[in-house]
Amino acid sequence: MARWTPDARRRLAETALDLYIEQGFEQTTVAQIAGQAGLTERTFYRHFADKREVLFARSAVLEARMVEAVGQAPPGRALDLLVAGLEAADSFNEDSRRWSQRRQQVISANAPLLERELSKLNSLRAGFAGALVQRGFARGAAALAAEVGVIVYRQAFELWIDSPAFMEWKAAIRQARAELEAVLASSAPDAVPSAPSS
Amino acid sequence: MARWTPDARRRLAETALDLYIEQGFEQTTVAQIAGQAGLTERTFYRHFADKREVLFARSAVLEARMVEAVGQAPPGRALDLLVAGLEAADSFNEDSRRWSQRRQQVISANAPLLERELSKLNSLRAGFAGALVQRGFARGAAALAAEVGVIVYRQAFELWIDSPAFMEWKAAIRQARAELEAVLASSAPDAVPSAPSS
Amino acid sequence: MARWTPDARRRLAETALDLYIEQGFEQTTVAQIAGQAGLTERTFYRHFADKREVLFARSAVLEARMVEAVGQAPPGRALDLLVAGLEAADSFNEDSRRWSQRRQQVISANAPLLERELSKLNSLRAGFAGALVQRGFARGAAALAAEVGVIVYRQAFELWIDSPAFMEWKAAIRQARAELEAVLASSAPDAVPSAPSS
Amino acid sequence: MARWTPDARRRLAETALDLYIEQGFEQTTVAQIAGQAGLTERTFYRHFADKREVLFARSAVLEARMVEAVGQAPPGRALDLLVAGLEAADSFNEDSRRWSQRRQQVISANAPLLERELSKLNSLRAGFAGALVQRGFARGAAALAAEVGVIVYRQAFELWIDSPAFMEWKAAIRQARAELEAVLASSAPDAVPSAPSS
DNA sequence: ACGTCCGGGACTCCCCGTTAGT
DNA sequence: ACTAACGGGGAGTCCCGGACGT
Repeated sequence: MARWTPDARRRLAETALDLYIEQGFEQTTVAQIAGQAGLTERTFYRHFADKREVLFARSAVLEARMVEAVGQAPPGRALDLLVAGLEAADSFNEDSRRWSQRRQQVISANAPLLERELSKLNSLRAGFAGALVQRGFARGAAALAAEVGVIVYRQAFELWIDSPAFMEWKAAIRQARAELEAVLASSAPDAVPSAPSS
Repeated sequence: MARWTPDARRRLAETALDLYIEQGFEQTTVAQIAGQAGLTERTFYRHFADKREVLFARSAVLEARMVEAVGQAPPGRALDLLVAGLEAADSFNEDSRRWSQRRQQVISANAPLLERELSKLNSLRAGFAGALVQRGFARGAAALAAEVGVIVYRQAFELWIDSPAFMEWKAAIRQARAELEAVLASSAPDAVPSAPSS
Repeated sequence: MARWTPDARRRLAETALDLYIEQGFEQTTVAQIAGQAGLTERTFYRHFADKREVLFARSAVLEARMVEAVGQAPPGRALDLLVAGLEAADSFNEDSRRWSQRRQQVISANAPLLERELSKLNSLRAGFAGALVQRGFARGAAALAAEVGVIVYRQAFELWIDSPAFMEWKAAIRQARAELEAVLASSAPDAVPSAPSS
Repeated sequence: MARWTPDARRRLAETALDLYIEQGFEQTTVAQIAGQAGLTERTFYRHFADKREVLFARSAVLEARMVEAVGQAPPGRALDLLVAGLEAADSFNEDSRRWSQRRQQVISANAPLLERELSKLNSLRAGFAGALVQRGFARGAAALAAEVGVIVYRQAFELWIDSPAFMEWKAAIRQARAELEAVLASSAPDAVPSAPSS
């Protein structure tokens, strides 16, 4: 028999998300999270670097996996390698989708969390760029492609989360890429762009 | 005669930057900054929302100006409007360039400051997208164009800061845009992309 | 033409009460109150000593009036003088009743406000005691009678606030006094006091 | 061997009282108290909720003990139960008496501390009332008796503190009760109450 | 009577260190 | 390896008041 239930980490993450949704991120104290999870504040910080990271620890794992996959993708154009990388993030089932929805809801509503999310995406971007350079692409082209890759990721994730029925992760990526290319192709505005409607 | 020298705000910003460079961002306390500027901690927070914002307050003004300029640019393609907006940020002289260099040096070295910078760029992106929608562009196209516009801004700023001789802001924008288009045109990797080295 | 609308004080008090009810006393900042009243934080403090006092300034006036009335009441027993004093507080109409109800609701829900209310009642008690001493009562008897007088006041106020239909202030006092005397008369417990029902 | 001397709490309380007496309550900062006790401000707030509570933490313990004792007193009239409760507060020796004297001296001289004391007495009153209801008394009678019980407590405490020689706590209670009953019996004023001397 | 600028302290919270126990 | 208990130090928000100008 264990003295402590061993999934302290998971309990903390779930309690945190619950509380962030219930009463807002800023109004929730670490002491509250820990208390409600039956742990001590100090323990929270042993598992998570800070109050925000509790919502992002999962994504750090995903990022590593994606960057790794870019390095091992079959040869092709930069964006093809990146898409291969994005597909490697497919650990998504219906449960994780629900969790992601709730998580996204909280993040969107709180500036400090948004900052952290942008930071994570930036880290992903840097990872992609580095991987492409490893694969022989010029630094400049790699950087740009990485930017595009992240945009595809963001768009795919949004599609996957918002779609009414459950969606395959690969399908989401395909659709995101298609949308992006469509927009890039048509550079002309839809409407007459001269009249600013105040 | 005033009781206080009136440029408390500027003094705080300069002192902060000095200290951040001298001893690092995290090692510098707000009390130190205020003390060295001849003010109190309380006053620092009256001028800046937090310890990071002291480096970004200027950019909030720039952002507003750029977004405004996009709204009033002559008709054209989305990217043309955005470039017109970017050009409106031209309050750059040699002094502000030196300040920006030192500022960028500090930001690059500190995760919390990087986060804040990304957040500001994201805000600029949102502002651009909104302005384009006002000008009659479809939401999706506007969003994408805004992403591109921010990339141009970032690249132009980097060029402007790093160029050995002083560079006109408009020239920096032109060059950034040209580089971006060049990369977008050539989607093929420079080198043989098949051999993952390492 | 006046430069400022002259009822700043009233506006502050009403805005404060509104906000205290809407979002809680502690969550309301003085800056908010002042801003919403179209004034400055500094101005708030020119009218009210602190954030709590805005709910109690009225009662200070009442207290003075009641103590004064005790000093000028016709001869009689201590409690008779006090009741005469209490009756002098009759500036109560239906409007002030509604205000009092809302006010009481906020006070009951916030420890710092409860403290202030107790303090005000204590001040009334001291005032009563002093007035009775002036009228020739021994210090000990005066102190005790003052305690009783305050209890009657509290009870009468509660009756007046809670009664479904509007109630005359004097009637509330009469009833409060009657209730108190009834309880004082029957010193025996209603039920068998030996069985602690856990 | 411990890293810290373990009685941080006591040291803080004593230092605080010393400083409050020496230089006044308002003039004393928490930083001072902590510093003089060899601790930091942060630690002060770990032990005491606020700057006032450092003088009242002891009484919270007493209150709990007294209320508890009322619940377990032998059957009798309401006031008898309460007196049994009051007697349970007897942890009083000459040392604690001196401490109480100094403490009372500070409290009496400072409005914020007086407020807090009234609040504590009010809490005791509520506790007594609740305990009496548990014991089978009607709510109204219980509330009134509780008021009387608190008056006895206050009076007893005053006697105990002010008496030139050390006094048994139980004796103080007896005397307080006797005084109160004497006053209640004689409702007539000592002197001719008709002449208001202004 | 009000606005503006600023000082200073109370208080909460984040995040991190150490020690001892299990 | 994980926990609890105690403490440090800084960020940040708010209350309140002082000085000066209109």
